[in-house]
Amino acid sequence: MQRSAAAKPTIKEVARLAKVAVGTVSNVITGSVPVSEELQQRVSAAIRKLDYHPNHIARSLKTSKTRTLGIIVPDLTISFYPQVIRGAETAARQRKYSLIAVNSYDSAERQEELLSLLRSERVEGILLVAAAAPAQHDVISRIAEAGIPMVCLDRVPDKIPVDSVCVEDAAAAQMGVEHLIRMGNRRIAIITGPMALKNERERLRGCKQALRRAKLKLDGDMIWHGDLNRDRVAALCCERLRNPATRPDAVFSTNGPTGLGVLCGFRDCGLRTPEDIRFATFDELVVEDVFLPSITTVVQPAYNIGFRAADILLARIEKKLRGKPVALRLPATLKVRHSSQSAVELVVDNAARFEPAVI
Amino acid sequence: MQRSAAAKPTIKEVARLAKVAVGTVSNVITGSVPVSEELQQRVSAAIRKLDYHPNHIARSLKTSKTRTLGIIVPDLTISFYPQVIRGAETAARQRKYSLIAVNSYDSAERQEELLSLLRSERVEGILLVAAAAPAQHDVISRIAEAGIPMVCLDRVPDKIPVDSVCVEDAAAAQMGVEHLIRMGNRRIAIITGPMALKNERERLRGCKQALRRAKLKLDGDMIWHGDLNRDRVAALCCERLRNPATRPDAVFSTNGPTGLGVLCGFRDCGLRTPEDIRFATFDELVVEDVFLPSITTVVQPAYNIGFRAADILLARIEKKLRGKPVALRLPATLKVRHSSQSAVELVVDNAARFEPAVI
DNA sequence: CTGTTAGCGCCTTCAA
DNA sequence: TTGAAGGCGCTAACAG
Repeated sequence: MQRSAAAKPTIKEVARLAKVAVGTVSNVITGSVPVSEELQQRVSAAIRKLDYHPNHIARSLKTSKTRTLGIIVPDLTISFYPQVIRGAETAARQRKYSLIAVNSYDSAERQEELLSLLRSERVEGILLVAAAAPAQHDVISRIAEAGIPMVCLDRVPDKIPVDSVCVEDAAAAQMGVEHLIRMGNRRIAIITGPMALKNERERLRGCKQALRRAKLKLDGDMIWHGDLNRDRVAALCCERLRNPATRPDAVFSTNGPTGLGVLCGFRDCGLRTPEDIRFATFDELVVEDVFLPSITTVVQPAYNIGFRAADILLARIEKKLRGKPVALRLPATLKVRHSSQSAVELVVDNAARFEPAVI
Repeated sequence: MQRSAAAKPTIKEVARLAKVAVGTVSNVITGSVPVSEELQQRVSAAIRKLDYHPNHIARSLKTSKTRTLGIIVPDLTISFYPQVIRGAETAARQRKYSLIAVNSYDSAERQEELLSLLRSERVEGILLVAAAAPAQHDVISRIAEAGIPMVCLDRVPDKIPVDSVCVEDAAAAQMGVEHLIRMGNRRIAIITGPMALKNERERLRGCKQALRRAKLKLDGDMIWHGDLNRDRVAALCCERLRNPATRPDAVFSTNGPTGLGVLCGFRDCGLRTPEDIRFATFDELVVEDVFLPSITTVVQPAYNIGFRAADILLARIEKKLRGKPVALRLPATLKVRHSSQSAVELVVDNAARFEPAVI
């Protein structure tokens, strides 16, 4: 065991120990060329004895294949993304690819570095959740020009011909707002994330559609443009909610981080939901230090978004899919919980407190 | 632009375009050997024009350095781990290393595959959160024998001489239980995760210590051995909590996933916390479909665990740290919220509902 | 079926 | 300061 210590054994040493040629060892490992039972045994034994691990670096250099996919997400600590990654990883593993995940922290600069890194690592395809920052058209299209397959997910850039997978933003948001309307709310405020993101614009469109259909008037004062920062969103809400006379019946948030900010805002100005104000949001929330009644949410199929995106990417890589960009849109689900219900129900119905109806 | 399309440009093409030797291009890129201003310009221009990205594969093969670290965690969707990863990634980036993260899903088999994969990828060091499965001594010690630096975090294996970073398990758990005692609870049930994990055993030890100090009797019936599966834990709780005569005043859970199971258990048997039963848990929770009062938790310094672990790993890699394994233990923090308070306070004090005291 | 050999793209001597 | 050449470990093609 001592000899195998520091210096990693190479295929040559395995060959020497097994008393075969390096080619044979390679054949055993890759399985691409049949090898006699006898030699296979000898080779396997040598591999085990030396604790040999084939050098993927060298293999990749030779084959110019890395069997690796890259995924760039804004922030791993936003609970939506780990699920996406899990989906993508599963799809990749099924085809014996591995996945390397990195965070852009929504910085365009960092995103560019990461893209460059992934290209240097020679990943065979890239899954990208674009950073919420402007000016990425050329960065993205350069990837395509370099012949590296890419699929954009969740946040799909505008006007760039690229494969994409995301939720049906408009329909999902519409569903959320329609639910609030159905619960009897009339003055509904919409709070969005950065309008630079196309999906935020789509979601807002869906919200407006719901209001229009219900013949509620589209009051400009009831559309609040927030961002993804909890504290800023909380402050914004506080300010808008201060005056009881103009206060909305309900608030709908078009994404999770913003939604969390809204809840903080409610807390900060002493409003309870659903008693004082109803609430629903896009995305499940991670809540670690906010007191919460259960929150009605529009749930994205996060795992599937990741899985399907990786699936498309792999199909491109393996040339099983050719031609025009595909734009896959997956439906969302509405989980009705307490924040959107009337207060009376909540107080009376203790069972429902724990087992809210789900549509 | 067309020529740079499919086939990735190599250093040779850059050299040709810049009319210099390949060595010069390499010198410009690595910066290890000074190059005249004039040639630097020409080279940079060529790199930009060709959209050239140095091939890390080839570089690694040549230098036998990958500047890459690997981290194996049980499950990225457990909110504790993304924070750990973030910490580790930050430390790595500071030294210009990159980090590749993979999930073992607590399977010993998968963990072994991943370890093998990382070795094949020639990562220069490994951060390991050991899978909650037995028989890994040899797997782990083989890494050390191969001369690959490794740091175990969070779940530190028993009796293996390896660098490790985790929270002060016993002290942290003790703090949690002492808090419950201070809040006036006398019959306190402890529910643990798999006892195969050393940190679970340590936490249990801390809990017992707290009970002993308070001269509360250590009732075997009040120590429940659960696991990390929400449904099984919920079922276990339901069973133990059914009989009001033997029901504890409070429950302390030694980890997050188990804690979430306990909350489901409360829900399933119609118990409210803190009104009917007090509760506190190790770890912040991700709660997506459970109604929740805010939960008192023992918070681990997740980011720092990752950061410090990577720091130690890098020091080993760069030989700045030698000798015996270091065992770093970081203190936890107690976040007092509602689940551990008396019901009276909760109802009366509406402000505290939103801004609980924090010790 | 087995053994031999030529590079994959890059970095690092070393000589000029 | 610059250029030329060798080889990192592996696989794929080919010859035996």
